[in-house]
Formats: sequence, C-alpha cells, structure tokens
Amino acid sequence: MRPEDLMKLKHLPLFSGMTAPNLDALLESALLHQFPAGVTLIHEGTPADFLYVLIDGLAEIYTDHDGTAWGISLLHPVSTFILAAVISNQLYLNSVRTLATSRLLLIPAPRVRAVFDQDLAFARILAREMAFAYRSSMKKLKGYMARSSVERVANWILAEARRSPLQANVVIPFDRGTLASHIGTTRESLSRNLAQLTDQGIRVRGREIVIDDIEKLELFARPYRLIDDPST
Amino acid sequence: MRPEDLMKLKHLPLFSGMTAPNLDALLESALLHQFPAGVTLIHEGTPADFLYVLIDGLAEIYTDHDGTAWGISLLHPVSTFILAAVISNQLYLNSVRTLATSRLLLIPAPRVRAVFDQDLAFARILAREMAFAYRSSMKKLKGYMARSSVERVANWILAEARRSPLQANVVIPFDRGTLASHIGTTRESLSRNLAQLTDQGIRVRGREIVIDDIEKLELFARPYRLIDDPST
DNA sequence: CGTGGGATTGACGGGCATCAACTTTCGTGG
DNA sequence: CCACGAAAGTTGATGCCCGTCAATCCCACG
Repeated sequence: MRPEDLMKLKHLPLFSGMTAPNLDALLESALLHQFPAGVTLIHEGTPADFLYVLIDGLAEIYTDHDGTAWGISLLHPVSTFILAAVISNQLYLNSVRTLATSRLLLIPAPRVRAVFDQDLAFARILAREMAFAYRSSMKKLKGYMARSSVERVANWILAEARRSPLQANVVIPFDRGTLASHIGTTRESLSRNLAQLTDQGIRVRGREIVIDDIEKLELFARPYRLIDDPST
Repeated sequence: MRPEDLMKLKHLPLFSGMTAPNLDALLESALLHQFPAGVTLIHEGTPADFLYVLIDGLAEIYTDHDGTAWGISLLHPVSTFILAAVISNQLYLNSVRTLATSRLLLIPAPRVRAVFDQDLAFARILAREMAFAYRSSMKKLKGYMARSSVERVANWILAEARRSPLQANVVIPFDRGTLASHIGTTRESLSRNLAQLTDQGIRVRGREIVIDDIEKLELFARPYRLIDDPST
C-alpha cells in the first residue's frame, strides 16, 4: 500500500480516536485493492475472513435465491460491510459484488476482532456502525411489509433525489434488473411501475428519471420519516 | 431495587467483564419493574429514553401501519431490545409491548451511552449484541423475500420445535392474530396455511400443534441454515 | 343458556410474478 | 460508419398468491 493512501485511510471516520499502535496493527495487514465492475467479493455461506471497506465505487449486498439475486442494500463510499459477520465470527449471510470499478480496503477478520477487543474507540465506532446497519435493515423490512411495489419505487426515487438535492433528476447507475431486485420486484413490474408513475410527476428517459412535480410524487409516495429518512 | 435482585442482575452476560464502578454507575439509576400482559412499553417515533432488558416473561417488537400491528420479532428472556436506538441516540423505529406479565430492567439511555463510552467490555458486548440483532433482522428479511406464507408458517413451527427439542409439539403462546402478524400474513391466511400443513405432517388442536412427521414437514419447509438457524 | 370474541370457511378481487413476444439499445466487427 | 446480433427493456396475457369482506362456527364465560 502506498504511503499517501495509508495516510488518507488513517483519517477515515471509521478509525477516528484510535490509538496509533492499534491503528497500525489494524492497517499493517490490510490490503487496498481495486476491482472492476461485476466482481463478486463475498459469497454467502462462507466464513467471514475479511472486513471490507468501500473506499470508492459502487457495490451491492444481495442474496441468491433459486438462481436469482435479490438486492439487500446498495453501498456507497465510504462504508463498511459485513461487519456483523466479522464481529460475531460467523458465516456471511449475504453476497456482495461490485457494480462499478471500486477500490476496497480489506482487513483480515482476526485482526479486526483483536483490535476490537483492545481499543475502546474502535469498539464504539463499530457498535455505532452496526446500530446504523441494523436500523437500515429494519427500515427496509418495514418498507416491504407496509408498501406496494409502486410505492417502493416512488420512495426510492425520492430518496435518491434527496441524495443530491440540487438537481431534479435521478440517474439509475446500473441496469433495471438490478434496481428491480433492490426494490423487491421484477424487471417487468418495475417497468410498469415507472410507466404508472408518469402520471405522478415524473418522466423517464432511459436511465434518467426527471422529476417534474415533486409535490405530486410525494403525495403519491407518502414518504415516512421512520422508513425513508436515512438520518433517523 | 432489592439487593438480591441486584446481585442477580450483575451476573447477567450482558454485564460480564465490566469494571465494578461502571457496573454500579449503570445500575444505580436503573429500574426493575413488572408489567402485566398487553402493556405498550415503547411507542415508535418517540426518543430512546431507556434501554430495556427483558428479564422474564414475553414481549414483541411490532410496528403500527394503518392501524394494524405487524410483528417484527418476539422477545424471550433474557434479551435487550431497541439497543440500536439508544446507542445512536435516535427515535425508536418500532413499538414494543408485553405479551405476558414480564419483568423488565430499564436503564436510562444517557447512562448507557456514558458507560458505553468508557467501558471496553460493555462496548464490546453491546456491539456483539447488535451484530446478533442485525443478523436476525437480515434473516427475517430474507425469509420474507424468498418464501411464501405457507413456507414461513412451516418454518416457524420447525424453529419453535427446535427451541425445546424434546417434545414433538408446539404451543402457540398467544392468539393467532399475533402469530399471523409475526409470520407476515393475516389471521385468515394463517388459518388456511395451517389447514394446508395438515397434509405435511402436522395436526392442529386449538393452540397446540402436534408434529407427527417432522421429516415430511422439513421436506416441505426446506429450512435453510442462513435463514432459520439462530446460531449462525 | 345466551352472548361475544376468536377462529374458520367461502367468495371475490387486486397485486404481482411468470411466460412469451416484440422493441429498443448498445457494443462489436466488418 | 454502418450492420448485425445480443442484451436490455417493454408490453401483453394469464394465473396464483394472498388480502379483504362477510358469514358462520366454536368455545369460554357470565
């Protein structure tokens, strides 16, 4: 790993407050590696051997069921994933793959656990990280139980639009099948859903979704703080 | 709080390894209280003011949607709940209520966070606890995406039977509406599902489910390690 | 023995997955 | 730069799962 990369990594929020020796112990055996799009990094059911941190790029957590992939969550930089499996020293529950060329930091799981056992700051940050992950999955679960697929699509668009609040359009950063799997539906239904939302204030042009009337869309989607607001 | 209760509490796995002063700081402001069945302890959307530990009894996490309650998870002693909200100092995402008379330990959230910031052993245990909670919710999510409602019922029965492996029957510890809400279906559908499972090795007599042919049931339910095994 | 709440059964319909055919887009090589 | 083929996306037809409404049944309990 190059020294300047190492310096940048050391300033990640993930490591803030750690003692220098512990941070060195953590990073000395870590790998920083770049992967092209479409590479499966983690296969569900295998033992957790590394903690992964997405430095830049795009990735998805998914699960394979009877041959089709169901999206669990999308990963944007900078975020750790499969932390829970590493900490509890168990099998990965899900698979992970890159959706774009991505740089990833890989830290050997035994090392993570060792430092976790010794460094209070690191333990606290990991706990917070997992609290966040837990709440995310809970929100996803609630979204599934409470909403129809059109509503999920509408709320996904709104959430995506909130991520970059300046522009009134959303660009789907991958193919529609992948999007459908994350919304919890099929390619075909997603297509129909988007057509249907044309009456609710949006226009679709290829991978670009233009939001013409956000109030109308919100009226339809009825976003709910305890499901859609990523900050609560 | 009575001294003998306090002694017992101090030996909970949740507190193991903590320094005595920190443990005292945690428990001196805690309350041990008994509640009858049917009491709502936590309303979703309100700030996390206490960390709860179910000492004995039975409780459920649920979420209210358009007037009907959807079960998120069942809580058996001894388990903490809504830890994530306390640690991240945010709103409760779900509601919680007792299903039987229950004794609960309530620890003020600011105190939990203060000790969490100081005691490595406590921080580690909370992190592990949340890893476990995260994985549980992930399994629930996968179960929803991957299976039909009959299959969920069948697997619930199998899971319940595994909890007390000696006897070949399961007793539903609450009314069917509640069970249906945890399986993710309606009372009516649950009724049909149970009737349907009569051909797959079980008999239903009121709240008692007798498993006559567990292999047949397993063949139908196809339990999967990464969804149903609570220990992985 | 009558009353009421939980549970069952039936009828119906909507949401959505599935299969299939068609169209569009896009990348590759001639 | 165009042409072709494959992949992605759309549209239509069909049927199943399951939620909803309503009627009935079954007990428990006063």
